[in-house]
Amino acid sequence: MPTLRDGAGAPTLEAVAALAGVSRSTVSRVVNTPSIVPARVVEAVRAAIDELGYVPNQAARSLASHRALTIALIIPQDTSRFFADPYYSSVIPGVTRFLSGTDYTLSLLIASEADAEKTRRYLLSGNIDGALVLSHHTQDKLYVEVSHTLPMIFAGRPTGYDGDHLHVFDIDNAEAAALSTRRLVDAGCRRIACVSGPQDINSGVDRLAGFRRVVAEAGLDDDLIEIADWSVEDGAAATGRLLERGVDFDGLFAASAQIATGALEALRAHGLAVPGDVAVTTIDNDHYASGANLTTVEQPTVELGARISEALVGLIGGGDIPKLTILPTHLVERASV
Amino acid sequence: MPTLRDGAGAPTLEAVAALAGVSRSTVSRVVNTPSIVPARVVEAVRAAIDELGYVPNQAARSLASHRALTIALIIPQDTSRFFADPYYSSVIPGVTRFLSGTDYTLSLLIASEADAEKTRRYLLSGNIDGALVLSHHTQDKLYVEVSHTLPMIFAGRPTGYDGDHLHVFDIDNAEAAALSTRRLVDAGCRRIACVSGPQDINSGVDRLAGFRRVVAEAGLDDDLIEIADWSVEDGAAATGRLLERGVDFDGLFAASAQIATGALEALRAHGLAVPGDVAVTTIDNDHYASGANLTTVEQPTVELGARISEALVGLIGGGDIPKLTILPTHLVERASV
DNA sequence: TTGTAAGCGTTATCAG
DNA sequence: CTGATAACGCTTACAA
Repeated sequence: MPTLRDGAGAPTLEAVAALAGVSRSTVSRVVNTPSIVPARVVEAVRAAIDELGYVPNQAARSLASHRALTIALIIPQDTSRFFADPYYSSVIPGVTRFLSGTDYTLSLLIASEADAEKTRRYLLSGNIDGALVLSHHTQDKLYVEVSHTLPMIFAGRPTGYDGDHLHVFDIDNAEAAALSTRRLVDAGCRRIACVSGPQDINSGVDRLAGFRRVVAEAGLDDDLIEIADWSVEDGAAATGRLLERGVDFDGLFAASAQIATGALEALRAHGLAVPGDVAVTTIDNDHYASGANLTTVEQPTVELGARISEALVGLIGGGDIPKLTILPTHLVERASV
Repeated sequence: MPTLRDGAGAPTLEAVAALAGVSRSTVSRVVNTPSIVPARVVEAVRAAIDELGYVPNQAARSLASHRALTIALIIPQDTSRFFADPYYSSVIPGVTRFLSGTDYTLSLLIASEADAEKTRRYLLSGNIDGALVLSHHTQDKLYVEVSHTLPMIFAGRPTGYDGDHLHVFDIDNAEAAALSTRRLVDAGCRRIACVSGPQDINSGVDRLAGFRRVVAEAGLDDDLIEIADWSVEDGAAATGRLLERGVDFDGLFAASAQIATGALEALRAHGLAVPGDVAVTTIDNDHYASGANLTTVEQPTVELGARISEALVGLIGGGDIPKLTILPTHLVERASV
């Protein structure tokens, strides 16, 4: 069942060669490495290409050259959440921005948790030259395994992985949390609570550790901790649990801006003023943070997208890429402290 | 410059054939149409496939079969906006959900406005079997042109296009606006203003027309109209201009939920209560609408994503797809009226 | 600098 | 039902 456009019979390299009066090899050279062909020939061939509207067949190219000129961005099953999350919707533009300056195309791979084998097959089908994995806990094992045979870059250290053969880009989550928490200590908070992220994912664990470290260093208690998934709703719920304990606290570190947004709702619903009664800091400088006017720690998401794609293209080209790259974060002052 | 995994030398169909003691043709049949091969043979071949970890090379397949098993979703240059917009982040999951039940893969094509030729080449490179175009005004001409040679489905009628050879899925924008506006009339509003969407895109034009029609039918004036792009910010600004005119109005139709959200801000900043002083209705049932508790018109975005991808796959398969499909909309009552 | 020819890994046609 | 064998459209040594 041929694709419709075959009806027209797309012009081939052969046709161009005939029209230009050269061999197919020459046309191929003009297309791929014009610099090694005399200018007049390049011109003639290009004229023929334009006249015929010739477009190289990518399948044939891949087959012959072993390069697909495509990289995959692996995204989790639950795409609705994925696209709505500011983190991803900020990393992806970074990726596409970098790629637009290259010959590479981005392919979105929806990883069906139900069918890991389908994902694996796609990754190894030669359809793509490499893959970008944005941290999400499911199936990380599969990717770690595939990374032995396919160039891959991980944004965020895969859950449960502590080897060193992977190429990982990440922020220092513990340090980001420390930065955020320290802001509360510096503001004079003496009783600091925390709504942490999930503990089955590295960023969640590390941020909590960073919080604990700073609180301990300041000689304060760290018993006011609740866990939430990263969402606004759960952030509000977790903060509600914190409030139910009946312990007064004057500072709150929320592990993400969405959690913080939920926390603000809960605090205010409880009649507490921010920052008057409770100072709040968090991590992520996205529209949640700016919308709620939160003092936060910014991670360079767009740059991350650009860096990981650049690294992947480098890796595919046989370049030497550091195993671990830590991107810088910095505090952004707003009005929640 | 070969892809790294070539080092390992991925197992080929040939290798499987040898191991299973059959010909390559038979292996191919087992992979593609197992039903026409005796069960015992299928088993033997599958065993060999598993043993070798064989994965068919997609480039070779495409080349021989003229099918890429990939469809493209064309998205505009400005990806940051794209991913943040609830419309797209809702349509895409619909697309991926449908595709996950098929053998097709989704490829995100970032259309660089700067280089339409690059886009065109990609579309015609044989890399993809068809394309989905989500309405956005730029470059629509290119797509209309390409649609002569490549199966394409348009979500939203392309700007400036009024022929009938395209396959278009859309809602009845005029009717949606009419529905929304009529709710205001029914609520007893006697002076209804409108913050319309851009007039260089069909949905913007049609929604404004729908508004005008209902207002006229009700015998009311339609002189209180301002134009905004679809954003919250511009919605607020346009509403500000409306207020500056000094004319009292008791109803406001905003052409999108984002515009409506901005309108609410402006109205409240002006000391007006919604719905007390001004009743507001809009279109889009996304998180803006629910967040601001807006009475609105819902369009089935997720279903749209599923329907257009289903249609495209059908079209690629030579199926007969209606030229125009209108999806239903309905009013969702909340507290802004 | 250019052309020849041998693949690249499948699918598809056609006998057997 | 199965197996040769010829494409598919391009890249790439290797020659010339």
